[in-house]
Amino acid sequence: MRIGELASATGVSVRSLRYYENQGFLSPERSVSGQRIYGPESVQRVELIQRLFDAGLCSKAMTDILPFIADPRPRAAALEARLLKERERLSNDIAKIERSRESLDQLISEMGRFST
Amino acid sequence: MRIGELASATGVSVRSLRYYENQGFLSPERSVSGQRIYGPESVQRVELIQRLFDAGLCSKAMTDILPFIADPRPRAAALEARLLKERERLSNDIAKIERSRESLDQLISEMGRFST
DNA sequence: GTAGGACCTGACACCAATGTGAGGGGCAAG
DNA sequence: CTTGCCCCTCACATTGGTGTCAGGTCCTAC
Repeated sequence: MRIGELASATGVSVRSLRYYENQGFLSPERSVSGQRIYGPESVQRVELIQRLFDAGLCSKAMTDILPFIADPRPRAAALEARLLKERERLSNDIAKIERSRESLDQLISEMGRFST
Repeated sequence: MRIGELASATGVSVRSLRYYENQGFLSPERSVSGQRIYGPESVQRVELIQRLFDAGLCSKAMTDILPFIADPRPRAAALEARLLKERERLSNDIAKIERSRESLDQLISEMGRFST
């Protein structure tokens, strides 16, 4: 499978597939002329990558996490810990925006008293 | 008051004060030699700008909003509408991250079934 | 007048994933 | 062999507030 076919099979842009390779998430074979050749398992792989992006992980986090996935069981605890750390980051992000929203509510309630 | 003094009075960096001017949030006088000269009301002004940043507004939004603040009353309704729009944006941001967190929870609960 | 600190402008760095374009090679069907 | 589409690499743009240089100028105290 060449890159365009994988792109349409997964809905991910060709550009992004090349980026994933650059980040080390995919390692396709190359044809003699240098074209990327992907096996059928790459579809699942790309879908997993997409799920991780949807889950709010950045490339850097995925670099940590992807090697653990599909490894034998002993790593499961470390993997879960890493994912929980990401979960905590998301919760912190939410809390931060909630604080911003409270600040904004305060400003709205003060309206009419500005004089600067 | 020169820029360094305003910076220490407000806790905002000199770099940021110059940026605020560039964005049109502040319009200090200039001395003959070109140095920025701020009046004492600038302290309040900078504090308001900081409050808006804390409230999660971006410079672009503040460009819309600042001219209304300190204007006579008739604009109050438009100003409030604008701030409520920003509030909605924050709520949307929160919802988006919450969805990411749910995706992550789903992934965590699936752990052990990965094979790619 | 000189030292040293405060100030000036302009510009690059950061973070992250993706879009986009240039310039060129590969491949299959007619 | 040509046409046309797919692929290749390299590289710049995007977003935004701030940090941080570099290379100069200004101001104040001595």
